[in-house]
Amino acid sequence: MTIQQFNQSLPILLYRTLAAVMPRFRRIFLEAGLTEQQWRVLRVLWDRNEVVFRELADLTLIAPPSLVGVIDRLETRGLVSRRRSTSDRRAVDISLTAEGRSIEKQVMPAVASAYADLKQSVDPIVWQQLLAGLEQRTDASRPKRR
Amino acid sequence: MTIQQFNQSLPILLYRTLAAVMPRFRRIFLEAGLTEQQWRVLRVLWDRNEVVFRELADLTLIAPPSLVGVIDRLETRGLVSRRRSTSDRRAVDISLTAEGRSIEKQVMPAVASAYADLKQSVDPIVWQQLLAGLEQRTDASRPKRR
DNA sequence: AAGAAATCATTTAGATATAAATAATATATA
DNA sequence: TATATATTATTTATATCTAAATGATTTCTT
Repeated sequence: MTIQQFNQSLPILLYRTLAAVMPRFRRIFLEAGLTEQQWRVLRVLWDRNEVVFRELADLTLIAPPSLVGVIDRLETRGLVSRRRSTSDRRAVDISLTAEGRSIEKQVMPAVASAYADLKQSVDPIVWQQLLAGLEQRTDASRPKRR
Repeated sequence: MTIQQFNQSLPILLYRTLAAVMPRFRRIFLEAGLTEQQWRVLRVLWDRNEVVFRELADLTLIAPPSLVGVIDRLETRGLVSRRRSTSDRRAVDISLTAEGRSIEKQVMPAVASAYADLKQSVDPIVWQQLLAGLEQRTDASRPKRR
């Protein structure tokens, strides 16, 4: 195996693509005082309003130990709130506060615009193949949850 | 924008693919007492033997501030060594020690086998399109270095 | 129903990521 | 040549990641 093969391995290509794509988004988040992970959490809550901790971890792809801290900081800033689930006393419901909701308008336009630019910079056919390939790859080997 | 769109956005798909693919590799690294980043550094050095710090950061996709720590730990374990460059006294050459080289035989077979399995689990055409799409995406928006 | 096994959020410990700054050195410019 | 600018590795501060463990609950088994 040579360096070329290493550079063209799937993991390295994935990391490289993220490194090429994410900085622009992170700058937008930063201007809103958000981290990338905080944004992912809010992004889900803007659509769902209230989500169980465990599901939030799955949807945001943030592992539970990390998500604890992310939620801590969002809660401290008054953007989300925790509440023990009534049906399952182990579970914790995470919900959006009014202030948390208000941020959407301040961030989403810039993010949507950046995403449109990104999409436009790639040949539509390649884009479709890329997304489809990633989805298939994901479905094939994602660890199932019981 | 709905949750579906979020789940099908390029960044989320990239993260999800990594989350699906990497755990198996990390288990292999862990058994060899290596982290993923330490492996990436060694992976490059096995092929190059000696690399300037800056280039190592580029090749491994590890940002300099993180790479400092990664090298620190590899150096402490006697797997690599630092040396000030003679031509540019700001630069630092990183090179492999005999012990660092000896690890290759203990790790590469398992990694190669895992990678072969991964490749085999995907339709070859999709695989090719995926890699090609990622490469194009990468080249298009990677920040250039002077 | 009682005990075993699983799940949930959390904590811990260590390593890494990100953004910003620094000192030392090198290069470019006037 | 003196000065401004750029680059290099590093440090700092804060946030996150990974792996392993925990106590509290719930579910499964018998």
